[in-house]
Formats: sequence, C-alpha cells, structure tokens
Amino acid sequence: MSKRLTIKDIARLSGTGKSTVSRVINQQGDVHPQTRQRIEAVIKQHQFIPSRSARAMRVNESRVIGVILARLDSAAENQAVSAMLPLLYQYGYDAMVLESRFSTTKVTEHLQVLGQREVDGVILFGFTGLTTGMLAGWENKLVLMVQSCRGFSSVCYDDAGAVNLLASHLQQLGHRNISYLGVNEEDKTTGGDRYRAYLSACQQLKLTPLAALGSLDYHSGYDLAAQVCTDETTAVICATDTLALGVYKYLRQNPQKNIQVAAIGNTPLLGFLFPDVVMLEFGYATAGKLAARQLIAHLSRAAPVRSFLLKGKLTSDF
Amino acid sequence: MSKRLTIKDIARLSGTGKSTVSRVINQQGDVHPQTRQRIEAVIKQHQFIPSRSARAMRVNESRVIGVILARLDSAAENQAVSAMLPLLYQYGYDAMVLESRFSTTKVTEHLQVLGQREVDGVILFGFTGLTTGMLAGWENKLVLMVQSCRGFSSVCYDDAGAVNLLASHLQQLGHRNISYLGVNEEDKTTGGDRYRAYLSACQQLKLTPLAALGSLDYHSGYDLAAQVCTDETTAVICATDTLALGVYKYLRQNPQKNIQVAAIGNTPLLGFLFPDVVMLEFGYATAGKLAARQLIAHLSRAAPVRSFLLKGKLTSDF
DNA sequence: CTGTTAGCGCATTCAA
DNA sequence: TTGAATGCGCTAACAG
Repeated sequence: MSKRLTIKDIARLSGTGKSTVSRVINQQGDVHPQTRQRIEAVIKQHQFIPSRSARAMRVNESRVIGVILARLDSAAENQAVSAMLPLLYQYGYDAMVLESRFSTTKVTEHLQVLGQREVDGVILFGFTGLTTGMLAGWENKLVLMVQSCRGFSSVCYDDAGAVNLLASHLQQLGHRNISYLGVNEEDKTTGGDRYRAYLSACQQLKLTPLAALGSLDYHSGYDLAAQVCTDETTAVICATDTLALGVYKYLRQNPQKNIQVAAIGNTPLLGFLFPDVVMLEFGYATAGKLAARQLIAHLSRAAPVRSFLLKGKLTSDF
Repeated sequence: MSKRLTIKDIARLSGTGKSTVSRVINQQGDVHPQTRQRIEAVIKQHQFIPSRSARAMRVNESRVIGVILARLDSAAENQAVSAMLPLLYQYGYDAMVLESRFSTTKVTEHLQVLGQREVDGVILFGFTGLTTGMLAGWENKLVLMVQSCRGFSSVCYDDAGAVNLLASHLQQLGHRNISYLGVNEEDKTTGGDRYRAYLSACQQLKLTPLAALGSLDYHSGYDLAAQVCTDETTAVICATDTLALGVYKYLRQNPQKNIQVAAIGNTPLLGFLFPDVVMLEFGYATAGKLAARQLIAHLSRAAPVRSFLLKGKLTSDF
C-alpha cells in the first residue's frame, strides 16, 4: 500500500523539474517535445493521476458543479439530470447531486455545503417557496430550473402555452366540454399558472370551465376524477401525467364514460398503457442540456443572464 | 467581490492563532471556553466557511463518496440512492453521482475520475459484464450493489428466494398453471437466477413450467405476454414490475382471460393501477441504507467484507 | 491551553 | 525551454 505518487515523483523519475511536469499535464507553455514524451511515458507507466484537491486549492476552481434536485425519483428531473451529466463530464466537470425534497431549508443547507466545497456552479431545480435571498451570492454561477428569478439564468417551461395548446387541440377535435384536473395554486407553476391558463383558454374558446385542484400524486388524480368527469364531459386536461394515471384508473372503473384524457408530461408509461391519451411534453432532456450549457457559458466567460422558455410539443398521433 | 476569508483571517480577527481556530472548527483538543466563544462569534459574524479542498489535501480524505448507478431513471436505483444520501450527509460525506448506463467502459472511466478526486469510497450498482479487474484497487472502500464479488462488500437481492416465495404463494392460492415472464439469461441475476428459480420451483411444486424470456422493458412484457397467457394459465410470475405492466396491457386487451399477475418489484404505480397484482419487494431503500452503512463502517474502521442478502416481502393484501 | 512551524500537491512566478 | 522557489488554506507536531 504505497503512497500515491505526486508530480514531484514524476519529476524525479523522468529527470526533470516539477514545473515541467505540471506544464505537460496542463498542456500549457512550451515544452521540448522530447522532454514531453519522456514525462508522458513515466506518467502512463505509473498511471499517475494528479490530485484534484491540490489543484483545486491552488487554482481556486474545483471543477465540480452541484445539482440540487427536488426529488431524485421525479421522472422529469432525472431525465433532465441524465441529459446534463454527459455534457458536464465533457467539459471536465463532475456533479455533486443533492436532494431538496421541496424543503427550502435543505436548499440553504445544500448551498452552504456546496459553497464549502467551492463548487464552480450550481443547477437548482426550483419549487415554490424559494426566495431570492436564499440564492444570494450565487449570481452568475447558478442556473435555475422550472422557476425564474431576477438576476439568475433559468430554464422554464411554458406552462400557459402548454395548456392553451392542449385546450385548442381538444377543441379542434370537436370537444366542447373540456374539464381540468390540476394542482393547488399553492404550487405556482404547475398549480397556479396552468390552472389560470385553463381558465383563460376556456374564456377564449367560449367553453364553460370545470376544474378540480389537488396535489401532485396519482391518488389525488383518482380521487378528484369524479368531479371533472361528469356525464357531459368529453375531455379532461390533466396538469400532470401522474394525475392522468389517476384519471385512467377512475375511468376504467367507470367504463360507461367515454372521455378523452390529455396531459402535460412525458412518462412514456402513460402512452404505453393508454395509447389514446393526448400528451404534451416539454422535453426535459433538452431542458437539462440547456441548463448545463448555460451554466458552462457563465463559468467560462461571464455570459449574460438569460431565461429560456421551453415550448411544449404534442406527442399524440392524431 | 472580496476574497474568501481563511482561518488566518479568523485568527487575526479574533486575536488568536490559526491552530486554535482550527481546533475550534474541528471540535478537537482543549480550547478555553472563552477563546472558543470569541472565535465562534467571529466565524458566525463573517459567515466563515473553511475550505474543503485545503482540508482534503492536508488530511488526505475528501469526505466524498462516489455513487455509480446504472440508470438515474431506474426506480429501484434512485430509491436506493435517495435512501442513502441522508445517511451519507449525516456522516459528513457528500455524494458524487455518476451514471454508467450499463457500460463497463464508463464504469472504468468513472472509477478513474473518482480516484482522481480522491473520493473516500464508492457505491457501485452492478450489472452483468462487470469484472473483478475493473474494481482493482478499490477493495475495502467500495460496496457493490445487486451483484456480489469476491473481496468486496455487497448488498444483493435474494432472487431465487423471491421467485420461490411468489410461486408457492400462488400455489397456495390454488393456482396450478403458473407461467413465467422473465429476462434473458444474459442478465445474470434478474435474468438467469430468477428464471432458474422458477424452473426449480415448478419441479418442487410439481407444476409444468411455461416461460418466455425477453428484455427488461414493458414493451417486451407486452410482446411476450401472449406466450405465457394461454387458456390454461391462471397465474403468471413476472421477473419485474415493469414486465407486469406490459402483461396488464395485454390482459386489458384480452379481457376474457382471467389471470393473476405476480411480480417482483415495488413501483407503487403498479399496485395503484392494478390493485389485484401480487407484488414482492426487496426494499430498495433498505438496500441503499445498508450499503451506505457498510461503506461508512469500512471507512471508519476496517470493517470486514460482508455480503448482505435481502429477502423479498410480499406486499399483497391477500 | 495556545501560538509557531512545517508541510500536504500543485501551478506559477522568476531567473537561469 | 527549464528548474527553483513561493504560497494556496489547512492540520498536526511541537514548543511554550
């Protein structure tokens, strides 16, 4: 169990000085080709790996970016994360993943930990309750997802547009009694924004609204389904694919009701089990890549703060 | 944008020496209560946060543990991860998460990256194809999940026991024609082990086996369902909850068939949508915690290499 | 109990 | 083109 080698050892073994080795490793400055080769040979031979923490301390740059997601088991979020990881690796960053579970306290704690680790940047999946104050000090090295916030770059979803698109699509399909199953307005985006969009869509399309708001899980979808599946209802828009699953369960138990279900989200499972669903997805992978790209841009040269708004796309076959 | 403070600054500001500050921070050694208070006050006042990388370099311990999972979007895996993160935090570790996507090359790469980062330990979610060679050098600081391997601690699932339990349970329920829908034997545990367990269970219970093997996704479950849902079949065991979803889709399209579905897994969704399913779950959260605990034990004092075998538990209401 | 000192492994001047 | 010297922020001996 010998100690790990250091550039000093490499220098000794290749008969040069530490700084030359450092130059070779970081591919900078002019090094005589022959010297370089010699050093590279030694490095390869001993499988030398320079210490990150030493470098980090010296250069004040850890090449780590922190990712704070609300829930590891959210399909949307882990799709986004999966998409950005390779991009980060590619630029030499590694990701430190933390879970907030929608707790602002945890976000603050995690941000502190990340600060202590001197991470170069952070990608934070927002949720209602987060305030600007909690993000103080991270301007220009933090990209916010799902939420926007003054002074921070962000990647958001066009919630209103999505509901609109769904509503008018259903109308074109001939539906006139389109109800809505959503989430408490307490949740700003998924809850409030989408619900209001539904209401205004109804106004525009001259439909009488019928809505029920609950929580995010499918149990809520199931429980509230009856309220938005009346005898007149011909279609229901679900704020979330998860909610749609609840509705489908309800509809299976009430087979006499013939209702078109539409939902925002992209759980492939939903489309698999219930092929006649109308789904609208934002492309979480795209969102993840966008966020990563923007963060990297911020870190290399001070790129301007920007907000991206992802439009939804229908994935139905109609 | 002033520079970050260092313990030197804190020492100066509180009129003491660096080491005393260090002692206070690390709560070690004896420090005069008054001095301690003074220092703590200064620290709080300036929101001083000691640099991790400096400490890491000095102590040769990064307090980071790497987690290599196969897929971020696997319910089983991210449940396990979610469970171990808090435990790791609690012990002062942070997690660096990497995704292998079932590629052994990526595992090797990631392991190298983690080595460079001088992580203290690794939790690796195994898959078929991994060899001992790839793990060389990580003995005693790597816990393997799902797979076992000489010289490494591991947390595995009792695949054979699970299938057995399921089979005998179904038999007790009166089923005599129990078929099996599984995964290619190419996949050692989920594929081979479970399949063989089914075959031997049939032998023991004196049943005639009927099986079909495919891939892991629900499409495969759907495609193969017909083969294992004959007119005589009264129950089918699915190697995976995902496969069960495929079977249910098939059964919905063939309502005349009345077949009891049983599956290994714990996607709550399955039980929600199809309450009559018989599910057997291993407790992925438990597995995650177990792995984390074992790793931490290894890191603190050289705990012996151990293999944990998680028994499955029926979650049906029968 | 406390301050001083000496590195940890590396990148970066500065001379050579 | 190169090596020697310096210090990043911190902990651990050691000496007071």
